Amino acid sequence: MSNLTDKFAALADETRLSVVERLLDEGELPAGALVADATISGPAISRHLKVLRAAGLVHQRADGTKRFYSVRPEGLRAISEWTMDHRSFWEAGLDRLEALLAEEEE
Amino acid sequence: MSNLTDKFAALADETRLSVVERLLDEGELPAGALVADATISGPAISRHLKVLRAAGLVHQRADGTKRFYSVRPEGLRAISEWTMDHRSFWEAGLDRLEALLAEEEE
DNA sequence: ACATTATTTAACACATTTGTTAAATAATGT
DNA sequence: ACATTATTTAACAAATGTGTTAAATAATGT
Repeated sequence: MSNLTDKFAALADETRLSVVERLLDEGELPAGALVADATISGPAISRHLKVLRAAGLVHQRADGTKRFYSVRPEGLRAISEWTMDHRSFWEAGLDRLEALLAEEEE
Repeated sequence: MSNLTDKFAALADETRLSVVERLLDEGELPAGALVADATISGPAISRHLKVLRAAGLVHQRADGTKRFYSVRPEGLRAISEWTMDHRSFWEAGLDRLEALLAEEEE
């Protein structure tokens, strides 16, 4: 499904990271909606979406002439899993992570 | 401390990701040890280390003529926190993450 | 069939990244 | 002071990435 460095590379661009975050916040959106709010051209956004898709971070769904994009959970999970593999290193104790978990379990 | 896209960019290169993973596995290492196992030149590795440092992912410590590198927990944590901020999206239930936690709590 | 709307692909310019080798810097030992 | 060891900086070529505008493709409505 494309490798981890491809995913990091995809998120290494401010425009692409913004697109992903917007799709996470607002859910599925057509390319046009992303172009509308961007400062760069349609073709530029289109190519950024292609990079995100190649990295396995977003999914494309066609409906009429529109192309709806959404974040692929597996894509984000791959990154999360990498950090989790090394969690014992960056997390001194389990307290912090457990606190995060507890927060959302309410 | 440099932003998130810089960290993603730093990890978007296979050589740099390998360096980080090696430092995670083996702990602090001098630049020379990383050069020894690399297929590319010393200067190339040196510049990769500079990128990782600028991204806040590794720390450099001087001892004599040697420069020891190690992973900065805060650097990895920044990435982990980004995925955690969107955890509810990529993680259908909490089962999977809890399983991961349980694994290491033994 | 033709026009419209939505999006992508092509062609190109410019900037950034990544590798190389040679030279510079820095600390240590003789 | 000088040589040695460890690493970085400089200069440059080749590859990659990002933006632009113009043209191509695709689905839908008239």
